[in-house]
Amino acid sequence: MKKKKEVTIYDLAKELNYSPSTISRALNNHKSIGKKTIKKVQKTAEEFGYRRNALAASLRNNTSKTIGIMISRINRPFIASLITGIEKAARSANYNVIITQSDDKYDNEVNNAKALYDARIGGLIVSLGMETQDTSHFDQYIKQNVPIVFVDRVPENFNSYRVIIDNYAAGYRATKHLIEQGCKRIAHFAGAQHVNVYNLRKKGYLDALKEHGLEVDENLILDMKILSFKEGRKATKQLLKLDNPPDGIFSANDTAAVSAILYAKEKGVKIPQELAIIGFNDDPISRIVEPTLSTVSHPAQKMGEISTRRILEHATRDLDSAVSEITMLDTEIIVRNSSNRNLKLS
Amino acid sequence: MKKKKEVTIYDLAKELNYSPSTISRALNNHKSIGKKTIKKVQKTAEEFGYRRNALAASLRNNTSKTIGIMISRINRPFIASLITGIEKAARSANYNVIITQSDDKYDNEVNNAKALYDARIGGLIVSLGMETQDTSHFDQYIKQNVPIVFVDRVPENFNSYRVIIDNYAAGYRATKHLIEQGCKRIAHFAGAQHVNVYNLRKKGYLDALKEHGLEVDENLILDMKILSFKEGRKATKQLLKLDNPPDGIFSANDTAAVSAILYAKEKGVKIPQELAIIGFNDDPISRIVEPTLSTVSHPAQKMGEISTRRILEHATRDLDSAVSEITMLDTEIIVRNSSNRNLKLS
DNA sequence: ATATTAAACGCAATCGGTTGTTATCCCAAA
DNA sequence: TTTGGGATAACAACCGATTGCGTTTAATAT
Repeated sequence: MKKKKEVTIYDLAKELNYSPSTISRALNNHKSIGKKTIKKVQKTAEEFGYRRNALAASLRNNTSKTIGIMISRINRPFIASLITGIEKAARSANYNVIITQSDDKYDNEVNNAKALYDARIGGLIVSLGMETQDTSHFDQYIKQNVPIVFVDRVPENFNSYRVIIDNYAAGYRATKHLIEQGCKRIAHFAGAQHVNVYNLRKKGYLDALKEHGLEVDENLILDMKILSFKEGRKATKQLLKLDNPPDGIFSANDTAAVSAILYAKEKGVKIPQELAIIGFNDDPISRIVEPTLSTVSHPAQKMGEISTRRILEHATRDLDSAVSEITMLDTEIIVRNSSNRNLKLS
Repeated sequence: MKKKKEVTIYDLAKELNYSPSTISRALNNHKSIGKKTIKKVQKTAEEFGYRRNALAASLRNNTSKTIGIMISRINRPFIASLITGIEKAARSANYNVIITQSDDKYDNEVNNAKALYDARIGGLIVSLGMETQDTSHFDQYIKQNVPIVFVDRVPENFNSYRVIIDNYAAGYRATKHLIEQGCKRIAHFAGAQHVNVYNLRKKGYLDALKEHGLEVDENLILDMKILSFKEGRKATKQLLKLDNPPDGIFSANDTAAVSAILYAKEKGVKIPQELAIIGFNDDPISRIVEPTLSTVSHPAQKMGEISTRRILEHATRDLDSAVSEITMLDTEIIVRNSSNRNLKLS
């Protein structure tokens, strides 16, 4: 149970006959330290295998080189990519990353916000949970000037950084794509409408219909609380039972879109000839389901990188966290077999 | 840029006319502090909104209530569940979790081990990357008595906690299941053989064949470095080209199994009648592919919980980290359509 | 009433960097 | 020769909780 002691700046100070403060500044390339001194100190530090004790620094500065992440669930392809992007950018700046999951429960989100705050994180990246309407649990961060970046699912009325995709345009273009394939009655699997991303996708869908002279049929618009496999099946069933069923579906996520494909196939509906389908997210499954699913792809990893960059910048620039800056990224329509009616059958 | 000061034990001490040490002990329910004092202190702490500064405590103790996780990639269903299990157990014990990904690169793994060590994590949970053969980057943890739990992909010769599944039995039973379905020539998609889980699954496969009097044909055993979609296709192609193709495949993961299903279907091979397939992991995709994929399910989340528990226990028991304790969990064969020849066709 | 002892709490050092302020030294300008 | 100033580096306080050891008080034993 003996612990080998770590090398500290005091050890280096003794070795080199400098004071600890000089060592500290030298290691941080402080301008008030001579060039040769800096070189000498850093060389010795290397030789001694010195490792900066981040805890001590964090305690003193009351902030740490750690980025907190709050997401609903880790096991979604989009989130996984997002995290990968964050992690890469963070690690290359010598930041750590703490991930918390809310499981889309508001209470968990509040608790996680507290826990991360207590960990003195240097910045927070958040994709809101489904239940979240009130965002006051983030107020303390603003007070302490800890930067917050909201990603994807962002709040309406909170002053902070935002990194989002153009959901309206994506919804519009996805719908337009179906129209171009000849669809006349296009259904929409809409997510919870208080969540901005779903709300905007629906708006894009509606405007695309209108601008192309297609009737908006409320029976074809299904507001679903959860865009799950189960709900997707239910919704598809409901649609196919209509006297006048749709000939296209734009689903606000891939999971529900896939369930639509599977259910329609079970019922002998030809895809895409009788029913063209497009999803959202470009989950891996969209390449595996048959027919392969057309979809809209997020630049998820890039969003993670950008979010991290915002936080790092904030730290350097010494800004006030009241800044509000929106970064909007483009999406891409990926046409696969589930919506491509011009395809030669193989 | 003004920062509101946090309440510290010094504030409480002043308020209650106690010394900081008494406050500290009272908050930690130390036995040498009077009952009423403890109550009084904790009540005031509550009122004042006191929040323990974990950094200060960590600095003093040279260890933090943080669990480090090292995995290859977050975007795998098994890993995601594992993490969820870890996170839940950790959070309920007031621990934080730091996740690092190696992307199956050895160098990344070494760096992550260093970074987590610098963060003074209180325990480490590791699922080894594919490349990892040498494990000396974990030695420093042992020296400092920081508990390490290896999960799933564990090293052979490293003294520590292990939480694993019975890969041998799983491989045996999966193969036996195919035999029971009438398969005579069963192929195996084997993963990299220096990784224990793949090695054991293969052993189980081999023994099942032998014990049921089936010939082992080396042409049917494909050692694949990566059990990816692409490699799976390639392997299936190779198998179907044989003069004497297999009538069953046991794949060491679901990804490759799914690719086999898709490729075989393309080639008009009837599943499961002409080719029965079983995978490994029970990834969500196994329910979606058609026919649905039989597979072996891990208790992933439970493994995460148990791993965390090992670390927490270690902290309480004040054990030496030289302890080696193996927890082996059972798996479950899940029979779906890809291998069920007794199924009535719908 | 005195000695013994356990319970309850305080003192002060400690963990390892960071930083405002002060001190020293050297060189150039007056 | 003296003074001003820039360049370097040292001093010491500080971040907030923890803990070994010592002291006080009160209760129990003799």
